[in-house]
Amino acid sequence: MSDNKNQDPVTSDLSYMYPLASVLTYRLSKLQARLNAQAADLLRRHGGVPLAHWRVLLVLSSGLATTQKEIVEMAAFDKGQVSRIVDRLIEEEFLVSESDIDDKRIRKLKLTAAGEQMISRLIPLMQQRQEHLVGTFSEAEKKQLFEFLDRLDEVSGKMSL
Amino acid sequence: MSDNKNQDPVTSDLSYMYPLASVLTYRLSKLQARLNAQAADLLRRHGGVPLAHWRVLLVLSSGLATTQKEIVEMAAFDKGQVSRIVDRLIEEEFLVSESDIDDKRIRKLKLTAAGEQMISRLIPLMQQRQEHLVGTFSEAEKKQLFEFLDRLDEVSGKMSL
DNA sequence: GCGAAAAACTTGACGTGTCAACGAATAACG
DNA sequence: CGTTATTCGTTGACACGTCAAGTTTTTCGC
Repeated sequence: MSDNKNQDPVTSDLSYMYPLASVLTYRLSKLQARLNAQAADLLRRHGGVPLAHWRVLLVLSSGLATTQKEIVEMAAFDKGQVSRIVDRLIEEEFLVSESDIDDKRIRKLKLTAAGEQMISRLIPLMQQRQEHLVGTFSEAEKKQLFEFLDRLDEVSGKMSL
Repeated sequence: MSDNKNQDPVTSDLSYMYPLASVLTYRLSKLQARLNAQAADLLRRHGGVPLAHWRVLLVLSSGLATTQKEIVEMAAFDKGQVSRIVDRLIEEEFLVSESDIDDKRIRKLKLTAAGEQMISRLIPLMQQRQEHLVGTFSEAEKKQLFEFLDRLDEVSGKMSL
């Protein structure tokens, strides 16, 4: 079972029982963990908020969402998590909420000045980071990479074991 | 922050600066979440253990690790997490441990019959899953995909914002 | 040997993510 | 209307993941 040609140090160990493919999830896990750690670290070092909080703030700041439901839809976050994060952000005064006049279930969310300020301070850094990440990829490669991700998304959707 | 040329766009312009779906880290996050959910679901439905527990068992079953330290090295898991997971797996009698004779710090870990059985029952399923995942990728594409991941790994390593 | 450093593991604290049950308010419909 | 269904949000429970400080045991240097 261990007739494996392409040995790279990270994946070779498990791959004898895990044919190549399954190393994919392992690789993705690790990569993602690293990227998240980088982002979280960047945010922390620049006096920011935790990563998940940042993501919520970002969606709000884009103006594409003003309620929790919209955040959940835009970013595919969990509504429970969003609820708790919004609570925290309000405590920390990056956000204010007021209940909608027409629908008392809804919390209308708005960035405070502090919130806006933090966003506009950090956005350039995060963009730089993004650039740095995909900077080594040509346009064609980027396209291909995203196409791969799309395909994996799709396949992972319809799996019925 | 004070004098910016384009100062209001924070609320309106971001959607174009940050098309969420095209941000690589966002895509990876979502993909990874889906893949993990699939795997966890598969394990649960077939009477298995949680995903992280599975990964620990798998490394042990490969014979490439017999101690926590080795698990941590092999799979790049967190040692704290491994410690707790091993505790649970012992409680659930998938593992037994005995302290090393020469070094009392070390827990030598061994799969029980139940542990082995669960592994061998689930491995085929997990392999099927992996096959399904990369099934639509040609060899060349797989190679390319992994090369992309390598590059991202590397770039994410040396980011100094 | 003995004390300091390091190794193997433990534990606490926190953040992230998911799921399901629940409450309150609104919408739908007979 | 008033009952029922749906929607928005909250909460509890749990799994996952990371970091840092703490324990015990071994190893190293003198």
